[in-house]
Amino acid sequence: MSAVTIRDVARRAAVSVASASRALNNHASVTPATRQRVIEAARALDYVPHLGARSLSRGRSNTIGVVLPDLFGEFFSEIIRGIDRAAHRRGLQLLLSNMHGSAEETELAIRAMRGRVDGLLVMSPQVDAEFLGRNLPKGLPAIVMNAAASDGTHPTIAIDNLAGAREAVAHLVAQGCKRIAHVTGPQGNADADARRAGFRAAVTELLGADAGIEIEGDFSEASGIDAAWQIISQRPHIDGVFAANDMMAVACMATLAEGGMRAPDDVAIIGFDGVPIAQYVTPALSTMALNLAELGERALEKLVAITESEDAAEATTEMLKPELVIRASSRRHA
Amino acid sequence: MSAVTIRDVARRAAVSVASASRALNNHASVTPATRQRVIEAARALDYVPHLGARSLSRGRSNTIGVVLPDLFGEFFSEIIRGIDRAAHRRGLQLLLSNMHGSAEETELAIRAMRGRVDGLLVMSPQVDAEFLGRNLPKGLPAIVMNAAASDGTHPTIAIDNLAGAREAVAHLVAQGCKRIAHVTGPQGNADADARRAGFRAAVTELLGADAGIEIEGDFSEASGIDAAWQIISQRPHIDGVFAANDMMAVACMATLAEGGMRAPDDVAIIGFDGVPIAQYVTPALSTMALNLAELGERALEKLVAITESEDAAEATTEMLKPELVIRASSRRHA
DNA sequence: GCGGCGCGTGTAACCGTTTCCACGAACTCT
DNA sequence: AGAGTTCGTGGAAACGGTTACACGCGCCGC
Repeated sequence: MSAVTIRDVARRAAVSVASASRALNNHASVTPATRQRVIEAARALDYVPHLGARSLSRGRSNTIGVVLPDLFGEFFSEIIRGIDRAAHRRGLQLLLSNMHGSAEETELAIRAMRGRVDGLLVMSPQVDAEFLGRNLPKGLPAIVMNAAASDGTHPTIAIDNLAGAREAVAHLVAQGCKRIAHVTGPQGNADADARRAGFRAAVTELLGADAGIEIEGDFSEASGIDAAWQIISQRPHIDGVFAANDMMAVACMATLAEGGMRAPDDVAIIGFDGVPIAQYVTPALSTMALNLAELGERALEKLVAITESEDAAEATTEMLKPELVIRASSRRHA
Repeated sequence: MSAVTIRDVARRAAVSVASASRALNNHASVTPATRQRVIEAARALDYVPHLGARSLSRGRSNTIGVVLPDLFGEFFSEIIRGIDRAAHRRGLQLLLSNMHGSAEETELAIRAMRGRVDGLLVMSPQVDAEFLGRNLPKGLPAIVMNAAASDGTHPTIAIDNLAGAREAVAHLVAQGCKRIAHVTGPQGNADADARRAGFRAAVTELLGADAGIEIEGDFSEASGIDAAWQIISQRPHIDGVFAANDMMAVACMATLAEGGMRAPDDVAIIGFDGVPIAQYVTPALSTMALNLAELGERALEKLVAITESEDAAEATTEMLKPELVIRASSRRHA
């Protein structure tokens, strides 16, 4: 067994546990000689401090909890990477939890964090902020990432889907598109809804309300294919497609080509998310790129900020703006 | 503030903390009446147990630590997903840590787990098992994933890179390739080295030693591009490429096409890893697919097994075999 | 030469749980 | 009816650290 405690170290160094603790944490006021003895004893016994005990007594764990809806694909790995980068910089550990879809699980996951973490990063496209307010152990600072809407009780950091969608449409219009289809994400998904709203607003403003049509999708490859066939059958012809994510855009573009509509000349196509694969399809896919690592990084920084200064806990909302990346799929030669 | 402890609950229910604890953990022998009172008190106060304290007292945290070399891309997100799936099934939490490359950091990461986790999953392509044996707090069960080699002190689960590489080469040869390039991973990385060794062995065996050339890469997109230009300039012409991972394969393939070498007719290409993006590039990329989620899942199961039965701690080695997935990039029409 | 101060150290309380053990009351069994 | 068992409960000791406080000591300044 392990079980070499600070008490063992203290005994071997012939000091009290208090002094041992002080020496190891290079606290003020321990004689160099004492410190030396303690450190040697610790090394000799191969002492590793028990961090659970430490955080109990210090009242702080140097760990932050991360609750994500799913752990699938690059979307989440990028976010985690960003969080980790910032956490590592500050010497924090990450306790990861996956609410497997259901709200019940989310509640469980959040409660399971109590007493293990100093703060929480929660991402919940399908759970509203009110729910969190009800379930967060009081006194646990939390940042809500990309929630449906802030209810003003928790700081939030989100993707500016609305602005992104508008920019995507504006780009298509600038390329000369007159009749634009939007392949939507699933209804009820916060990101999808915001992108749809942005699409509507931009089309109405730039081309007039009847220049845009919406085709229901659900972010999946399959729904991108379905959408393509619907687009092909539209009259008058569609000359621009804005898909709510890259996955659908890629599948849609491939299927449109099969049906004789080639990007970018017959139809200009743009996606959303900026997944790496977008640049390897032919033609390379234009997209509204999200810097998800940055999202994670900023979320963690914000969390640290509110844990450190009690006062700055107002529920501000920060927005991460997608960046327009123009590639071949929407670049008109004319 | 938070700070509603079990003591508060006990006071409100007019029982001792001992009884409160028993009631909440539905332990044996508490009167239904008492239990009821305690539970009501807990709900009224919105009590959430402090898991840090619990694990200190129970000597068990229901958490397992995961130490990974990097958190980049789908490779790791898949592993984490597998680990999470198994952990979730068993009601375990995940403490994630990233050794940012250096051995020093690895040591730190591992020590930082002491007293917070019941077991460790360590993946360390650049660190050998001996290192782990030295740094693991004693008594902490651990599984080594994909290490350079087992020193027999810790159970291991690894990818069968050697067999995978041989199969990839054999496939290229079967497609008629006579002169094959291997874009390698970084030297010193265990996976990369094993794949290189497999390449050499297979080429020598099937075509003769001088039919293969090696081009240094480092698993990155950029190095895939560099490799492509080198391949283009090779004389006699290369007609088969085995890249040590999919990322390089994809980038390499795209660049080769720019340089006039098209897959699969001019050059057959196969990657390694089986990342999802491989099937969406054009032409779709053949690959030696790894079921990384399964790797993670099995690693966790194995860890649980050894934590539960002290005796079964012999250092067995399990291998995960890559699966050949043939797609357009290496399928010769002839 | 004596009071006060600063410094290093030790004692003990504490963090929030769980759990061992003792204790009384209410049973059952002769 | 008295002795032996349950059975529910409470007190208190863990778990492994940190830290407030007290204490003894040598030093300084008057």
